[in-house]
Amino acid sequence: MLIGELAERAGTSPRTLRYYEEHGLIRPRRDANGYRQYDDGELRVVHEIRTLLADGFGVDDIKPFVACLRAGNSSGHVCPDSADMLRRRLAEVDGFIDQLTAVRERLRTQLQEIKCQMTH
Amino acid sequence: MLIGELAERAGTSPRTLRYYEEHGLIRPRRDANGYRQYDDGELRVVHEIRTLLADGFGVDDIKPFVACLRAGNSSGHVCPDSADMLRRRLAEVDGFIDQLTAVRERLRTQLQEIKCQMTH
DNA sequence: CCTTGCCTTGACGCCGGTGTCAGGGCCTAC
DNA sequence: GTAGGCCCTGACACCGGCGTCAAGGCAAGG
Repeated sequence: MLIGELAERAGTSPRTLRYYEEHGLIRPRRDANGYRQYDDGELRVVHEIRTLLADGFGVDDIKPFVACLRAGNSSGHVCPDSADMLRRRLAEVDGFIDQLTAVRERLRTQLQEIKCQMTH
Repeated sequence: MLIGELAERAGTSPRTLRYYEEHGLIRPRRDANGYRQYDDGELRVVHEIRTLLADGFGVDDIKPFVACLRAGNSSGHVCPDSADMLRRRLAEVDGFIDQLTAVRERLRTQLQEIKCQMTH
């Protein structure tokens, strides 16, 4: 499978797949003409990568998950390294939610103040 | 008051104040030698700007608040334009919280799956 | 006069995942 | 032969609130 086909099947672009490769997440073989050649299993890997990115991980955080998948595990998050990353990211997300919640409270308070001023 | 003094009193840097000016949020007078000259009221304005930035507004969203303050209002968010911005940002923040909450649920679920696998 | 310390403008760097353009090769169909 | 569609590498653009460096002016004190 060439890069264009994998990109389309994964719902992304060749540029993106080359970027993942550049960061050590994929290692396709090369045809005699230099074209990247992917086998079907890589589709699964790309999906895993995209899911993790959507969950806010950085490309460099994702390596353990890919390694875990390649090691033959049914999912990429069952290995210790992956679990560590999951816990770290969970803590980070909790922090962000707390911050945003505080912001939300401030905004609601300010809007409430406006309403009060209008009635007086 | 020169830029260095205002910066220190506001807990920020001259570079930052010049950046705000560049985006139309502050308009200091100029001394004969070209130095920016601020009067005491600007400290209040800068504090307002920094609070709004901390709440996630962009510099270009902040103009209405500053205009509202300069118009003589006791706070920058009582004017209609400011209130609109507050409502927009509140909706945006709600959206972000929803997204992050969804991410958190996925992470927790995955961590839970790992625990289950370990006991079996 | 010279140093020190403030001020001035202008411009590049950061971060990260991707779009996009440039310049060029391979392969197939006509 | 040539047109079109895929592939290659390399590199700049984006966004946004600054940090930071460069190169230079002004003022005051020794």
